[in-house]
Amino acid sequence: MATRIAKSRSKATKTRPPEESGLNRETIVATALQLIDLHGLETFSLRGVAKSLGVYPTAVYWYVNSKEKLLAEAIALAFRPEEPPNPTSDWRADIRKIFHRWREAIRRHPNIAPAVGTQLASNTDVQFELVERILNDLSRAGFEGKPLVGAYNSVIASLVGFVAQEFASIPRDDVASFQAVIKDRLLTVDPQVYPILSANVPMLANHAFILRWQNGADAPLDESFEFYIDLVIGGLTAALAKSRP
Amino acid sequence: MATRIAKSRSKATKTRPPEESGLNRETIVATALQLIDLHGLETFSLRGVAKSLGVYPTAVYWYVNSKEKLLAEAIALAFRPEEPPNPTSDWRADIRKIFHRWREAIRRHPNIAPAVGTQLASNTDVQFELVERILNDLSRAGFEGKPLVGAYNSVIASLVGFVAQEFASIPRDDVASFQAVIKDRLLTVDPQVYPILSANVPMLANHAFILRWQNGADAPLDESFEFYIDLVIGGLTAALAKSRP
DNA sequence: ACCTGAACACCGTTCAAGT
DNA sequence: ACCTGAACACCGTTCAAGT
Repeated sequence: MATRIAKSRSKATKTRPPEESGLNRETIVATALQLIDLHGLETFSLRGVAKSLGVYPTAVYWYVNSKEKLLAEAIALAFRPEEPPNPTSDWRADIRKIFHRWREAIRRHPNIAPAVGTQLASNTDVQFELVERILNDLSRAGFEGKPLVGAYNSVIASLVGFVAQEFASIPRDDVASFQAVIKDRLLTVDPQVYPILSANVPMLANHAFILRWQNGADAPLDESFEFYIDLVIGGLTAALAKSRP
Repeated sequence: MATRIAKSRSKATKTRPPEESGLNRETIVATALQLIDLHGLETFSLRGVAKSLGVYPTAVYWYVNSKEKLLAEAIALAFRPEEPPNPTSDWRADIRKIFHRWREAIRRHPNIAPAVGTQLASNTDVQFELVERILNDLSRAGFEGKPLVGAYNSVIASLVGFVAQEFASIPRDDVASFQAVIKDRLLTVDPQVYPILSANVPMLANHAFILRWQNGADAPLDESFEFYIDLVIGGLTAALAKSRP
């Protein structure tokens, strides 16, 4: 009975910082993101994270439920510093800024691109700030009701679509042969069968989707991205004109 | 010296059909796509393909270089039946049709969605037909030079972006808890902090990206997809007006 | 040419055990 | 509460060997 009191450690545990071992959720997620940045998504593993922290693989499981969840949190971390900009009086400029900031976030962690938007799991960790800002911009533009839903989904889809593809992962091992195949296909395009493509090969080669051998990390598509933002905003403007004539 | 002539088997091998064992590249790729359709990308494995064909894993390597390449070919196969439509007199209608056909192709194989566009490897197997058709539509619209590149990249990005997200994979194991988390977050949205989101929750819930708990296989975003196509075409029209005033 | 068979260096995850 | 440790059922890929 007397030993029981000794066992109690109510106040001592409360005040004691829980950082003794150095292992915690934040450092695990941060390490995960670092490893993805260094070696890519394909070789990313929970065991690798554990090894890099000098700990048993199973220790990680005390903090995170699964590899999938850990990846989702790493993605969320990559977007964390990217606070959505405050609304101004110009909804078009605000939308434009969201596109640029999004791209900059992925530019800093290009290897996560293939997982962004294609894993619903990461939705759980998305802050509602971005959602509210986009809805705010669109309702200031004049969207409400069902058109607001359509406009919102279009903006999110556009936001994710371009950049995810721009930074799509390149085949790791046989980079040279991959590049050779693409280049060769472009050089031997039959002008009879593909007249417009063949006439524009010099302009399109390595600067257009499907027709390039490097991704956005090595060959960014800056000009096309600007064209794309203009297109989205122009499309929203046209949709507005249609809904309120 | 005499045995050398006996070794020669020029004509015999030429006429003999190579289908004896039943194993070949096409059936391997077809099996891969079937397995992805059945069980998803996450559990897709080269060993699984071999097992399902009743053959050693290493036998597959005689026909295909790697798992990555096999996946790329399976994706290409999924789009094969989808011949791009012939150009009509209306470039807008033609672009619209390309969007619809693309979505139908993914609808038939929704599990490939996360890999489409995010793996440059699959570019190697893309037929140039689609590229030429889009370039054709856009130049008939009036695009040429750099704007043609911007318009082309915008169309490809838009094409892939929406549908890839619409059919993004849902967490397999804890579906129930995933849905519960999303629903709970939506129900407890603070109207002070997220006024527009909270006012539109009934309309957005499960019908908008980030705010849904099912993907396109269970909850298709048909209306938003139509809005999206209109937006892209409206944006292209606006870009045209700007480039030739 | 085409496949078997063994082997290597990994995985994610579960479960029991220590402290 | 937090981590070790062993174990299970897998992976992709290489390399040698059979026929």
